[in-house]
Amino acid sequence: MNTKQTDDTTQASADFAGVPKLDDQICFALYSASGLMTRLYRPLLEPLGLTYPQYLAMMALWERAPRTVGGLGEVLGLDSATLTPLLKRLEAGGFITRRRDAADERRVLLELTAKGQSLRGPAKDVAVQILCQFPRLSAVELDGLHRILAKLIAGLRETDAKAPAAD
Amino acid sequence: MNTKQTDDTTQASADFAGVPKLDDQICFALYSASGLMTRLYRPLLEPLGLTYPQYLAMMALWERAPRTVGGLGEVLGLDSATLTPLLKRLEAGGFITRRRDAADERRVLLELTAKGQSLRGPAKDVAVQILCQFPRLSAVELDGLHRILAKLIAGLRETDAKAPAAD
DNA sequence: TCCATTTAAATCGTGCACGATTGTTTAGTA
DNA sequence: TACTAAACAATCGTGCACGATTTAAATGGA
Repeated sequence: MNTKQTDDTTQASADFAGVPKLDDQICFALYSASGLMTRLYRPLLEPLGLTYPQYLAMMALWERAPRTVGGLGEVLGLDSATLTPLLKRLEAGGFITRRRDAADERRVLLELTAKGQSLRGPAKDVAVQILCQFPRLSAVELDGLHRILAKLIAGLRETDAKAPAAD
Repeated sequence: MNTKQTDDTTQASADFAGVPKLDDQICFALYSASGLMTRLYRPLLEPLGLTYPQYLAMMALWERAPRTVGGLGEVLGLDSATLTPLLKRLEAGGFITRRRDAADERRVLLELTAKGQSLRGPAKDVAVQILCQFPRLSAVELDGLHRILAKLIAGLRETDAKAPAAD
């Protein structure tokens, strides 16, 4: 309760009052960067008929198929409540098929259609376009960013896995 | 069509075929990290009656008020279509007030209520809690992450500003 | 064999995000 | 002054995200 003994006398930086804002900045930076990235992809993915999350799902399937809804969710960090409607839209768009696994009727198997397969090429071009439009960060910076993000995500996943299943 | 002259000889890593996936990984990493951060905040913000985007809006108002909807949107990188309903919820929750600017009836001024002000303390504790649960990244890594993200965001904002207003 | 438990996906309700449009108000200009 | 253009917020429709719940199938004992 007495965590705020930095009673407003912290006028050192003039615009934040004793609050450890640095971490918030990082969280907000992640939030902002994520949103801006999605915005960067939007116009490139629109001609393909995909949103960014749909593009992620397709990438996962291009890497490996068939997959179950749960398996895909684990890779993307999303649950069935998010994925089921998204996958139905991909199915409606003719990119994938969804069918119950005969061996285990609880599972739903996701498969690429020919149309879904054919999007691999254009998707490569999208990646190239993104690279072109990418802000001028050096290879070292990009690498460092990627490395630290991986570490951060690993840590966050760990924390996340502990919280829900308290018991 | 012939943009893929990296003709599949990239079997170095065995599981990606000529696609420049590195950048995608970074985009996906940003997407994942952002989502995981939000999840980390959720249980801490819930007792306060705030979501993470609402918390961001409140932070902006704690730093400076009154603000217009547009002004807040510029800071957060969101438009009125997102903010208006969010702000109405904050108003319904008794955290802020919204009123037309008498000097310019187009603007809507956002002000903190006493209740909104009183949340500053608990919000500090949230920031502390986040820091505690934060994955074990060294201060150097956190700093590097923050610095590169800032650079990335600046670049993305620049690109973003150019795209919509073509012509 | 039967039944409780677990697992998998779907569903529901709420909230965020954004492109496009609409309705006002203000500013600019002939 | 009148009339167009710009600025600002709100609204609408679509899609993502998630907690909580529901339904159905598989599993593991007693």
